[in-house]
Order: sequence, then C-alpha cells, then structure tokens
Amino acid sequence: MTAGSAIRVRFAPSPTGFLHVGSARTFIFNWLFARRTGGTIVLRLDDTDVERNTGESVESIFDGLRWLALDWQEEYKQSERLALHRQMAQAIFEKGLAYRDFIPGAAGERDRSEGPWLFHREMRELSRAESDRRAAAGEPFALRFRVPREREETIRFTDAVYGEQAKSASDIEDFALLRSDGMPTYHMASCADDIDLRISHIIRGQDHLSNTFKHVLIFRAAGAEPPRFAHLPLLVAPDGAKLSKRKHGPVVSVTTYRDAGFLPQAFINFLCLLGWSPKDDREFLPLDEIVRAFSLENINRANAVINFKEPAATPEEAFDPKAVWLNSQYIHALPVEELSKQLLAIVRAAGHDLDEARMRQITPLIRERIKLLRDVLTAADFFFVKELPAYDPALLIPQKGNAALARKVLEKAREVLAKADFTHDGLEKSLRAAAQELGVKAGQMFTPIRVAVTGRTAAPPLFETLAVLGRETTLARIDEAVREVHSR
RNA sequence: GGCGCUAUCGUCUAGGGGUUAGGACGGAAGAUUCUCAAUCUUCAAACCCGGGUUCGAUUCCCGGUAGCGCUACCA
Repeated sequence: MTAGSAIRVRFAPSPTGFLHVGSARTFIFNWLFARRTGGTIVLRLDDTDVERNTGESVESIFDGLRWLALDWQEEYKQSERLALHRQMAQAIFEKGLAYRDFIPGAAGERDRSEGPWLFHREMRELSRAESDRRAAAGEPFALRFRVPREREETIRFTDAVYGEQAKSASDIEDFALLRSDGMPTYHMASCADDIDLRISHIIRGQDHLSNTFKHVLIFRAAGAEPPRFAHLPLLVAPDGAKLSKRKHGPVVSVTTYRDAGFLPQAFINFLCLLGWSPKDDREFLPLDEIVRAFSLENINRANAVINFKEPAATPEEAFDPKAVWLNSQYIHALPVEELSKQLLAIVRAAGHDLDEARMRQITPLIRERIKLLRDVLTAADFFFVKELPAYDPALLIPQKGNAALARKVLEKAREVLAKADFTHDGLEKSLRAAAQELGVKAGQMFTPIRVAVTGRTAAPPLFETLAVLGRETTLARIDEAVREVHSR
C-alpha cells in the first residue's frame, strides 16, 4: 500500500466549549470507521478563533474524550500551523485563484431579502498592480477565493452518506481565506491541514455539507485531490432545534452523562443508534459488535432527536429514555466485582464511609434497581447511613392493618430476630414462622420490617437486606420503629 | 430571500411497487412476587400532502408543505 492510499480520518473540535454530544458522536463515527478499516485517527484542535478559544474548553474536551476511552494516534493544534495555512493561501493567490479585498468586513447584517451577497465587484476586478500597491501601502485586506463564475460551472462531489452532490458555482460567494489580521479562516485552515495531514476521509456533521463545495474548490486550487466525504445527520433537541448549551442546558455536554452515572459503553451505544443502525434489529451492541457492523453507507440522512424532557423533573428525565434503558442493560451486564468498584467510588465521593466487602454484598441487591450509577445513592442509602432519615410512621402499617398490628408485628420480629440465623434462609424460615404464629400474611409481616430497616416501602428483597444489614442494625432500627408506632 | 439536505408509530429505526408495514425505548394491561425492580406475555401507536408512472404506490418521478443546514474577515 502506498502512503497516499492510507486511510486517515480526523476529529477536529474547536475549543469554544465543553465536548458536545454531537461532536462526541462525530468522533465515535470517525473512530469506528478507522477501527473498521485499520485507519489512523488524527485529533486536531481547530483553534483559529482566538477570541472564543479557551484553555478550559480544551481541558473539558479532553475530559470527555478520556471518558469515552476511544484512542487516537496523532494530535495537532491548528494554531501551531498558521504558517502552513498562510503559505497555502498565498500559493492560491499567486495562481490568481484568490484576490485581496480591501473593503472592511460587513458591520451589520446584510438584507437577505435581496438575495445572497456574492462578491465586491471592484475588489474582484482590482488589477494585480493596484492590489500590490495598496497592500504595500499597508492597507488591510482579506484574501478571498475567486469562485469561478465566468462560465456556468457546477461543483460536484460524492458524499458517502448523502450521495452525489452538485451546486452551481454562481451560488457560492467569494468566501474569505485569510482575515485582515492575517489569520486563516476555518475553511482555509481546515483544508490546508487536511491536505498536509493527508486526510483521506472527512467524516463530520451535516452542517458542513454545503461548505464542502467551498472546500472542494480550495482543494482543487491547492492542487490536491479532495478526500472522500461523509456527512452525518445532525443531533437535535425535541423541539427540532440544534442542541445548544444556552437553550438546552447541560444535557448537551458529554460530561453531564458521565457525572450522572452513565457507563461510557452505554453512552457510545446510544449515540451510535442515532443516525445509524445495524439493520438487523439489534440495539444492545457492545463496541466490538458495532465495529463489525459499521459502515458509512448504513448511515441515515435525516436528523435525529435526542428525546430529553426540557424541564426535567427528575435527573433521569433529563436524558433520552433509551439512553437510560441502555445504561441499565450495561449495568446488568457488568460483572458484580466491576460494578461494585464503580459504585463504591460514587458512594465514597458522596462522603459515605464504606468498605469494599460491604459494597460487594450490597451490589447484587441493587443492580437491577438502578439505571444510572448515581442511583446507588438513593437506592442503597439505608445500607451506609448510620441514622435512617425520618420517614412517615404511617408507612409501617401493613395492608389491611392498623398501628396495633404494626406494633405487634414489629415486637414479634424484634423477638425472633434477636436469635435468628442472619442468612437468607435462616431469616426466611424464622420470619415466615413468626407470621404464621401471629396469624398474619407474609406481606403483612414483611412490610413493617422493611419500612423499619429501610425507611421506605420499595426496597430490595427483605431477607437479603437484613442479612447484609446485620443483626445489630436491624434490631436497633426495629426498636426505633416500635417507639414510633407507640408514640402515635 | 438564495442555495443545499431531509420527511415511516411520541422518540430511535427496519423495510420496500402487491407486507397483518417489523424491532426497540417509552405508555397501557397481565403473569411472577414479601414491596420495588428485573424478567416474561399481550395491547395501543406510523408511511406529511397533491399530482403523475403503473394493473397496483407508503416505496419510483414531479410539485407543494414542513423541518434543518449554509448563506461571517465563527467554526
């Protein structure tokens, strides 16, 4: 294989904010394609917009990328390659394919009802001698591409997703290559780098589809063969609008998913299903299976909605239900050891003191009851808090019962549990026998105990819970509950 | 306004000239059960509109409509 035919893709975020979920998906698709074809992934920070770039944003993007745990091979910063961009722009100018525009950038917005702006005639037609003279005199100018509009020319390219694309050159404005401060524009910098870094496939958001005609023009002017293009349908909010932090809040940031307790594999799986499918009804797809099924041709063309609720009542509602469901599937699939480790980190970060062995016992009891890792804090709190938060004593009263029955049950439980064998089977035997002795249904027996030890009616199975909690805590909490029913 | 792209259940999607239009999430009901989950079963739920082409269009073509994108010396 010759060097020229090697597959090389790039992910080129501009550091003007956190890692956006749409950017993350673009990165994932690039990764998938590279992995699938044995290609190389280039990470390029497109940081030519000096005013908007922040170091904080660079950190946040790397944070998100590290969490996804997908690798890349080469790394560049556009801001360190400005000489290359200018050199290539200059070469295009020398060929007569670009010209200097001395008219200062448009201040307000133009009136679009009169059609699009295409170029300043007097600037496009300025003689080279005059142009050189004004430039030498120090007059600022932007360098504009001279879009071929003399004869009816159509610019064409084939998109791996959207198919044959064509646009008349007469509909393309003479876009800028260099700003008047000498900085390259996005179009110039991007194409120059794509050429220099020998990018073979550009996989990016569909918002660049119409820009691609300009890019084809630049590639040709620079004497380079345009790479292959694949544009991805956009990810949009439930209202159909492009996802934006200002409008939709933290749901558009990758780190929000991380912090809420998504597993990166689940998040990746979810994102892949937005605009792509393996076409065989599979949805729970570990990464290696996605790699095997992935192809650019299977990508959809319509935008996909991330279905989160705008004013989210619960943290869970803030996310697309399918993402949450997939996450629960990945949690179920995780070995208990591994899940336990991850949950422990969250519990400890929340300020609770808990040892590994105990977390390892708790994990199987809650793994089917949590959808996000952080749910451990609400689903298993009673295992690691010393004092149960106050609960409504009325919850202690079982179905078809009253306070007197609750008291009777709890006192009996107290008596039985003082000497019961604290294992699943031992507890079941003692408690069922106690229920029978009292002449109450098992449910009527278990409910007051459950509430007494967990503070709520919905909790993991009782015998396992008591076994993990231990005799001491169990009895103390039952005593407390007995006092509560008495005081009513 | 110009140009480009898109259109199947609420959402993500499969399919494709003749189908009971398939799956998943979510919703509803039921089974199971010590509660809650998990799991299983069942149900409701869609081809944007109008013309053509055709024996037959949801599928192909054209038009409309709607949505999105680009239209910066932002990326």
